[in-house]
Amino acid sequence: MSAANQPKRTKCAACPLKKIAIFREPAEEEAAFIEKFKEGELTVDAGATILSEGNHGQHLYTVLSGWTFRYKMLPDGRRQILNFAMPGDFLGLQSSIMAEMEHSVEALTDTVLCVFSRERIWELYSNYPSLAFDLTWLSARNESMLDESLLSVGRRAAIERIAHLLLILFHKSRDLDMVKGNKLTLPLTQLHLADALGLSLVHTNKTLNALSARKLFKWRGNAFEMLDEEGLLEVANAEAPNTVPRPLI
Amino acid sequence: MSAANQPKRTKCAACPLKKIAIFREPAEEEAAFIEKFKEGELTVDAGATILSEGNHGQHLYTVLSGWTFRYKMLPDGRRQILNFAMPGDFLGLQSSIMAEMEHSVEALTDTVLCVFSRERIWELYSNYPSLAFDLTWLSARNESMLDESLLSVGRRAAIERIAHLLLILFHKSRDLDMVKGNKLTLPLTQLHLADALGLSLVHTNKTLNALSARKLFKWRGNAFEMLDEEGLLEVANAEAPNTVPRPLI
DNA sequence: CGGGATATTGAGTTAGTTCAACACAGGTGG
DNA sequence: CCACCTGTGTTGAACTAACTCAATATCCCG
Repeated sequence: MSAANQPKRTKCAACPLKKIAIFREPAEEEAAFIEKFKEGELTVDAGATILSEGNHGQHLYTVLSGWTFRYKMLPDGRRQILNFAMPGDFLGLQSSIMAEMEHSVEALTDTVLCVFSRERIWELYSNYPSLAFDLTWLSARNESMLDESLLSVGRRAAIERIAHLLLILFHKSRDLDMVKGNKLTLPLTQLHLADALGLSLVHTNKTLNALSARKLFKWRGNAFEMLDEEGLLEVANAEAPNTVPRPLI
Repeated sequence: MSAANQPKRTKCAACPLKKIAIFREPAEEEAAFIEKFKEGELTVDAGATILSEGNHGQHLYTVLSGWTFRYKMLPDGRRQILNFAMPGDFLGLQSSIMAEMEHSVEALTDTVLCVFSRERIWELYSNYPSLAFDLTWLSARNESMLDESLLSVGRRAAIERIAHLLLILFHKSRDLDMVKGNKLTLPLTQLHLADALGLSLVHTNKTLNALSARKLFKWRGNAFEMLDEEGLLEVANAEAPNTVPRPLI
């Protein structure tokens, strides 16, 4: 990791994530606790490893800005990306709650993380039940996203998987207010897509180009533009474009 | 669902799960709350649907005895089994915490569930932080199992996936004290395996037989016997049987 | 004994893989 | 400013793991 600990900067009261609709406004007392709970900020460069498998993480993180991803590897090097974490997502909850990390986390872009004290998590549970509830809620939501990925990787064809993942990333970005006029910065490589979807790089490339050819989106470098969200959704759900309602029996 | 609500039977103080090493003994006060929190028991027949996607579950369940599985389906009928839930596992936490269920749950065997009040979950968070913590812990543990499945389905070959899943089921059963002398009742069909692993039924059958032929386990009907746990682990991790350490460069 | 669910087997097909070039862009050092 | 290098994207060809289809066998239950 090429980054160093730095003095705390952003006051929680001025957290930029507050502006976003999907986050609830904490009560005053809660906010004060969060402020105390927060130990500082960590800035990491794109490509850096934030957490790694087997480590006993000493900290709990929250993404303040930037993109990261969680992944697991097999001994021979095959990699599976578990999900992409964006601002507001937790990292390392597992190592705080359980014994040790069972996956690694890497930064996709330069990223700023809020660092929280692992020991104090108990204090949170004892004194701030609403925050504790939020933690469980986040955890349940994560689970739900994993369910969705598992369905995709297990049962969707390559073209459906890609369409589906692009939609998820698009929606997530939109919720975070990162989409301007259907355009968005997607700091992913085709290899990342492939590893998230359980596909080979080559086939991901070909399938991606097949989708592009249908004018569902444009994606050059980091610049992604959604052209036909409806159409992409149809591909994701394997619906034929103009399906005649099938006979009832 | 072919079952009906029934008067509460098992006292939490006499919960059969207590005997098992992996469960912690709750404090007296906690136990009393759990007892109040529990609304009753629900008995369902094998094959019955316990929860279904889209429902606003009114309850939260815990498996007291029996096997169940969570799954999702695509519009055209493809099914992905997300995981198998066994005694001690929670069901429907998602619908209590979030708005509605995003997956379904079906009983694999006749199953007894403890039914908990969804409304009281807030009371739990407010007054029993240690129990709230346990809930988050369980949720994090689930997530970790899903990570593992995603890795398997996304990156392991069919034979590795099967070996890996059988090992997981074996270990989980052993932890629950359901294995006697390497033998265990596995109430699964090959179709369940296939749907859990993202494979076709036919290929699952062939691969399973290939594994059997290596004398790693015996599996006829519901009766599973582990013959060579080490060997199965090697297959799961794609290690060649007698690998010569590879040259350092 | 009959019927439904499950398991097995063979044969042909295909979606996705691997291998191997090659193209292109940005970034660095001389 | 050029030459080079590395990471990323693209393409074609050959291959194969896994799929589908279809038939048959086996088991269990009433």
